[in-house]
Amino acid sequence: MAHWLMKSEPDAYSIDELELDVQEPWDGIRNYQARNMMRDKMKVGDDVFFYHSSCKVPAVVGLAKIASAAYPDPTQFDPEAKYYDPKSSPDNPRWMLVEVAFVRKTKRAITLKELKAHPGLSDFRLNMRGNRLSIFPVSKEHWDIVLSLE
DNA sequence: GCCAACGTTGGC
DNA sequence: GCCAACGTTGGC
Repeated sequence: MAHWLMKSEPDAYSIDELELDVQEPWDGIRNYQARNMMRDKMKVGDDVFFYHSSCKVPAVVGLAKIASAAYPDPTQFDPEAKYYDPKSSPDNPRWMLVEVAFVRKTKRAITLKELKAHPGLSDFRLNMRGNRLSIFPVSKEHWDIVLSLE
């Protein structure tokens, strides 16, 4: 069972919205590395940290699970959609998504500041310079450390 | 709002 | 295939 971190801007989609929706297609990913991980590596039942990015207090705010295999992101075919990709077509889709299910909120927000301060997380991807990938794997070791801060 | 990091695009 | 220009991400 693998572990992941998925970023979302809370203004766009927050952990509270996922709690209400229960399960949601993670659409709008337009990065090949992130797509490949969703398509090739993610399995139903994998654990996910839900992370709020580009906001006042960047932090891990909840837990989720991968709830579907990867399938084509329908927003790429919709000319009205923000994530429309005219170079993609249904017979040859370029972008994939997985569905994500709410598990629980963390007891409190585990802030980026705290994560950066933890000696055991010096090589945690979130703490690395120029980390822009919105989805990445988390080792079991890092997973447990982050949760221990809860 | 600034800026560093990094991905993508397109001309050559 | 190189690389400059440009766009986006995301912390601060």
